[in-house]
Amino acid sequence: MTPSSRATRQRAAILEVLAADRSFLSARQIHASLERRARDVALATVYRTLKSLSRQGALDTIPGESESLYCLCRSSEHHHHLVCRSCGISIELENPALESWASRVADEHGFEAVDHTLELYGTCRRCSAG
Amino acid sequence: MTPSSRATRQRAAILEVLAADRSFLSARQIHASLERRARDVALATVYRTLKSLSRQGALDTIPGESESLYCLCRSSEHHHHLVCRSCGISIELENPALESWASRVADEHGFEAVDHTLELYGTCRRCSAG
DNA sequence: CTTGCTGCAAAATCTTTGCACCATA
DNA sequence: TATGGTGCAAAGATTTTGCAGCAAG
Repeated sequence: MTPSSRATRQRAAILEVLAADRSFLSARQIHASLERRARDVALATVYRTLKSLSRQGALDTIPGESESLYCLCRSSEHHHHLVCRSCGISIELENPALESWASRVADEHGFEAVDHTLELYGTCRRCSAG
Repeated sequence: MTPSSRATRQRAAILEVLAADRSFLSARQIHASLERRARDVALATVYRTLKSLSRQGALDTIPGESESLYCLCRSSEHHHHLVCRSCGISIELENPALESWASRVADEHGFEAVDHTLELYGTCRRCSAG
């Protein structure tokens, strides 16, 4: 079963990694980071915990090249990201104009229960330099 | 190797399906549609051809629940979609204000080579009704 | 003819799951 | 102590690839 709330060593370790490096990371990257910190957590547990945290709205998920990427966001409000393709670092963005545009367009076309995804992908200053 | 341009029966059949049903479809759905039309095309060929068409900019790709979804777009210009979660039908959208916002935000944060993804997902009138 | 595409089956990912055991509350 | 989480290994699902044969230019 997918974890839901219990405070375990594994969940704490995963949140520790996500909090330390507020970037979009894959399950494998998180798992590797846990190993480096000498935190033994099975990959399956990483997946289960990420799914649980994601369902609780505690973290944001975006699709990467092939894997999904997860990031612990500062804001719990609806927002978007400017993500570095190279290191995964992310900057949280808001765009109220987009929100109203989206609902207007949805209405115009008779769509219901519309939400949206918006992410910007590029290369951050640090990665451009190095 | 991934196909690039040669005019084969298989490529024509895949484009036929995509042109007939301008929705976001998965590789499996396309493969199933080909079977219904009595067009024998291997699933691997569907994948190879979709990848090739996608690279040529001939079709748009978005990530679905687990599979990727492909749609033959009318417009070859940069645009976004309002997609029905249920049937995959898509409406092409433009939003110039978003484009300028995106490049301004990218500049502000020193990001380079920034592009973006924006899709709206909801339920179309027809699917809401039935 | 030559090169590239296709089919098939096997492999490679990424992610999920069954089950026995362990840890939290 | 009861419930829920974890680890492990196996299964699933999607996508890719090697290779021999076929077809398009």
